[in-house]
Amino acid sequence: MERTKDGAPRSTAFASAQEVARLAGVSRSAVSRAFTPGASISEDTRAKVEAAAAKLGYHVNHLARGLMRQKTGIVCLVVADIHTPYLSRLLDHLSRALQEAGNVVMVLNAGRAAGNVEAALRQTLNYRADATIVLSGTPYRSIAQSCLDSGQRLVLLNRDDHLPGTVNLAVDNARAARTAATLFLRAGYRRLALVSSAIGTPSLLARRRHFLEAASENGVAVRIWEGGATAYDSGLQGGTELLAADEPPDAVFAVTDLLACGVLDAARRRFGRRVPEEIGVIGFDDIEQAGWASYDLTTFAQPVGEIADWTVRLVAGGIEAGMEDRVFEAPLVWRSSVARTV
Amino acid sequence: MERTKDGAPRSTAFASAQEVARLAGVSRSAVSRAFTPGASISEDTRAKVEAAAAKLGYHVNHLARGLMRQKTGIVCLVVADIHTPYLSRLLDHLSRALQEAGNVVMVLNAGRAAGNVEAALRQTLNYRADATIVLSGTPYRSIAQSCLDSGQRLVLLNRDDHLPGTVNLAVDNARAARTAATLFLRAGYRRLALVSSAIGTPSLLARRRHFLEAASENGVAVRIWEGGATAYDSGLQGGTELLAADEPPDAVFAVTDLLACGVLDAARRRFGRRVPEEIGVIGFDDIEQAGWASYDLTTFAQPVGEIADWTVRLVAGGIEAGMEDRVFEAPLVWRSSVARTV
DNA sequence: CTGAAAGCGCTTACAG
DNA sequence: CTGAAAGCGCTTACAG
Repeated sequence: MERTKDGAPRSTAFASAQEVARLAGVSRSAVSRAFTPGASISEDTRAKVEAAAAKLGYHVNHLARGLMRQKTGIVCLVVADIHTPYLSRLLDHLSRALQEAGNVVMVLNAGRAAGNVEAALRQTLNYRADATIVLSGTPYRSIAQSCLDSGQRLVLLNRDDHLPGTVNLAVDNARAARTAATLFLRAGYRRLALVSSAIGTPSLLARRRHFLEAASENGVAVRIWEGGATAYDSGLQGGTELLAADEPPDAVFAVTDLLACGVLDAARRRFGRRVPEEIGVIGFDDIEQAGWASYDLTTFAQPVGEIADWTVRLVAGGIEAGMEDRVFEAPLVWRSSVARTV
Repeated sequence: MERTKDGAPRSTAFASAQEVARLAGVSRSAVSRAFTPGASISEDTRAKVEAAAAKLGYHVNHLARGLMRQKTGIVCLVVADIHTPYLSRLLDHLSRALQEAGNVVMVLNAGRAAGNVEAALRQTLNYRADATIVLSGTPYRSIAQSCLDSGQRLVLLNRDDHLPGTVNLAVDNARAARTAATLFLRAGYRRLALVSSAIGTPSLLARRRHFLEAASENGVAVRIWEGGATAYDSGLQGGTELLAADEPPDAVFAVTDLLACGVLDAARRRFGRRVPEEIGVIGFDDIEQAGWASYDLTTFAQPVGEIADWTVRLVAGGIEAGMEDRVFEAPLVWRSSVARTV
């Protein structure tokens, strides 16, 4: 920070409100008002301020503004596995919606390590975020509690521990999983299987549980394969092992589209199974690849648009205002990986 | 902001350095020093401060800190199409690397509209970001110039206008495109085609130009299909139209993996072509799907890890310090969509 | 509508 | 090593 000999303002690249005021021939307060929607200021002085600001290339310093106002405008998104189709799409919608509502989004990539979450939490606090949204499925109890303690607004996506003061947004996993089972049974499949990862995310667990329940209610047993990450490779391996077994399944519900694509490739490419005639597959998420010709997977769509819109409303309106937890429908997307009911 | 009747400090959820100082029995300055690496402070007072801070749940306010220091710690990532496999992976690496280096990342989703870029620019300036990194391929001249004018550090990814004061990071598109042509020719393919989108990104244009040049140097003409977004659907359509034509190609270089997957599906599913015997396909990016069994696409890998590491170095070290533009190799990833040279 | 003034929460020379 | 003081760039009652 350099300073001229005579004590004149240092030569930053940024103009300050002070300088704008000087040039416009108004007070420092007037400049503030010109950039505060709804502030009482005459058209005349506003025009003068705007002219001076434009000339000087002035940009309100939101750091300083955040110091005085209630809001910093910052919303933190805590997320792992950003590169995943579902999460990156959600991130896309969320960040766009949040921006349109006048917020700025800070992404805290929590990775997989537990320690990173603590770091993310600290940043959230250090930058005085107005709200933080946890997208990941792993239960970040510590981060949740600390944010609440600091009076931050907290939205939890796809989690099942309902911390008081928190808003929980989820998808109707139960309904979808039951639908999957019903679809298989109605179409005549009988040797059901479920493929999941070793990751015990609340969503994944819910899908698993309800699929099993629905099958059991119909007197049908379900083979279960679980392992690895929630990724294509796991699905490929799971599908392969399932089909190599003695009584291979003729229908598998993969708890995620990524897994489903792997299962599909195992079935078709490694075992030459015809889909959906010899084996039916259903996934979850409706990622882009589910619609690709090589897969054409029947699945359930994540309502990312609705989730994003609702989140924005929560962040803007506050959770006290009668807002509550919400469960979104995940509509079935019919494609060709399951035989249709006759 | 509420204030008690007697003028005592307002009841925020956050403790201030002032309060920590009081509880620890030291000066306000001492608290600052305790949280400034390298500051001169005795072990004794540091311990006292830390104890008090822990008791009060104190977190340094980085907004206020940013006001005084040179750095805010904020790095902006301007990006469109976050949901895309390549970009989301780059975002993942970049955000993780930046965080590990002590920065916090602000994502500015620029979408496709031109106006959004202006908004992103303004945010970058409003929050006094230390640096901004432009990931998108669309030429955001305006944003680039304004950031430079405000003394911000600017890193441009995959662009070709070398604004002074800016660092440009790119991938060796020329080499890759030439390699693609060579691979096809050596393997005996003769009716070459190129599939690209209607988006005139510098990278895409470079790949196109050099592929055409290399083919032409070998006396081979190239059919060109261009249209739509840089996405699977365009590849599917392009592949379909190309193969429906009078003299269908027997080898196509798709300027992107997403396009290549579409081409592959058109060839195999719609025309029953055997890959690589009847048609060879090469893509670019090495997105995850390129490795899936249904595609098994030969392609060029984006060095996302290297790009991320280098970007961090630029942001940390400053660009004056002998840092310069850099072109990364995109190594060939051999898979089965092209016949191997005999 | 407008300006002077206090204050947000921090850092950093400046003198001990 | 340590404290008092000035200052970062803004906003917001408070009086006109």
